Amino acid sequence: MSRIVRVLPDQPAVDKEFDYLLTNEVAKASGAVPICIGTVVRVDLRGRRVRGWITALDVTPPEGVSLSEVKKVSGIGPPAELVDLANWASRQWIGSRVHFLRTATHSRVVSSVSQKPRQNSLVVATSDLAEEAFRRSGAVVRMPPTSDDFALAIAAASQGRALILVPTMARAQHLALAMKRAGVDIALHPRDWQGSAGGRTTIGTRSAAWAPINELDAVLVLDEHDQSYQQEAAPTWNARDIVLERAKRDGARWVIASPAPSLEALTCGAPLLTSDRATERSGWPIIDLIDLRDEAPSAGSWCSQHLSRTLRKHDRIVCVLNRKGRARFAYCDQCGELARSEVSGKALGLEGDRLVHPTDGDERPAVCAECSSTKFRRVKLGVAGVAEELGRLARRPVIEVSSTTGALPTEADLYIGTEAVLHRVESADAVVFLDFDQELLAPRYRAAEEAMTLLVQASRLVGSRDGGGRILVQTRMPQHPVLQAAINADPGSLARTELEVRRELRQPPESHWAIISGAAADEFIRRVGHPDALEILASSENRWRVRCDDRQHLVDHLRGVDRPSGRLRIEINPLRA
DNA sequence: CGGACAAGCTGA
DNA sequence: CAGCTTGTCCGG
Repeated sequence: MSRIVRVLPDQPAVDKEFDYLLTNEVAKASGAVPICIGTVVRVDLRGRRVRGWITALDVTPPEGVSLSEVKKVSGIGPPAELVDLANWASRQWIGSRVHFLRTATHSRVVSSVSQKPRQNSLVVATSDLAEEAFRRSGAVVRMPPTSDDFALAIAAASQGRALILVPTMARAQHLALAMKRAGVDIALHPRDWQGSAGGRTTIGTRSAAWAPINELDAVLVLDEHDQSYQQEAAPTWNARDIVLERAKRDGARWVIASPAPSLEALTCGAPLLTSDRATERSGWPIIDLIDLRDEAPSAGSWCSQHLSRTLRKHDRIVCVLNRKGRARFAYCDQCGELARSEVSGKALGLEGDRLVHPTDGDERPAVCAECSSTKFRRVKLGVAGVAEELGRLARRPVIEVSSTTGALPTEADLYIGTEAVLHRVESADAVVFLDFDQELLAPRYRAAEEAMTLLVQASRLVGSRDGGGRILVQTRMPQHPVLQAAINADPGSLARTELEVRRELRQPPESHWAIISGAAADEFIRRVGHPDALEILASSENRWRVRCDDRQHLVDHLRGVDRPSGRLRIEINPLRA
């Protein structure tokens, strides 16, 4: 006796199901692996042996096709519920189901799952806010940056089968350890995929939104504002949206927590819970705004008086400047002439006493072509240039930190880097943003939220105001809502003004965007036509923006369009657009 | 994706 | 018109 199963091959470009014959022999040879929806198999597809997932059992194949046999039952795959969730996600983000099923499948073959849900022996240490949050069916919780997430995690675990998301693997490991010590049986995703399948409380990052847990009781997303929850490349799915859908389907309680919840979270319809003003305020550090417009220009455009004093006063200081390398432009200090190559006419940068082009190899001594002066100024400094001058001013060594820098020297205490430095250094007496306007004015619709995120990260390095935590922000726009919200420890005020702006400019989440790009984009847009509710804007060569106030309408319409051949990328509400 | 097959191009 | 390239189609 054999059965006919429907299989989705693991080929994103195919994204189509085919029927195969599953013989008794092959099914038996799988051992403990049950034949069910989600089971991983190997099949032949046009002469190639590929992996695939069973998506339906005992189907009636279309007339006139000769079935090939399933060649092997490889292992346990995502539960049927997640196969269905992958269908949902592929509609929501117009992506292939394969993409989501890959995320929902363990990287190694899984041949058995032990179903022994161990009893949690909780050492209950939970706060009022955490308990209150999980009394609701769903809630957004705003807690200041230096507050502890542990109580929330414990509250989630005490609901039963819980799924807890954090932005980074390091935090997942840290939280898992703490919870194990408190007596909670934890599965760290994806390493302990089987543990999740066995019903343990699961902690992981974005991909853990697809952890194989059936019948969830609780979902918790920590630091929901973090951008790492959203996939950058298409399909631009967001782990928050995936787990909220899971909670809805399973009837689980859910909590989204963050010091500065995203506008998406704040507008999802759930109640917002916050601590009282005094408590929230005490969980933020002191933030000093330094108005660069008040500084004498001769003092050097990037270093304020206040900063010079800080460099002397504090021990451990982290400086953030979001520009890499050295600035490319230099101008004559005497006559203001821009340094340019005599050969190509391109702008040259200043490297010591020579003017060089970063890539052409063009180089000459730093002598002005107009007035023969040898004194040049950089137009804007990058990390490398500032590090040099910072060291001179502070009279101590400066460590340049990037995401690729190896182990940090422990004896040093003055760091500079792009925002990556905030991830690499664990604590500091002060964090200095040398040019915060760069963040505030970044040409991205989420620039304000992202700037707020940097202040949250910095707050964690320096600690609360009671402990003397301090952040210095050099800016020319101290009235900016981000900075006002931060100094008042009131992220809600930023959310209100931001939401107004998004509504005005019809940006997400008030309206919804699909960015269509790739060689086939023009043809795709031609096929979209001119439906009423969709607004179509050409953005650049082979790049279009389709806008609609109703997200479901947008994705449903675009999914109905016959996809032309050729490269095509569809991004729904991407982070940068 | 990647093989199959068809339609187009080139050179003797 | 063989031999090759380029493009489109489709998989059970």
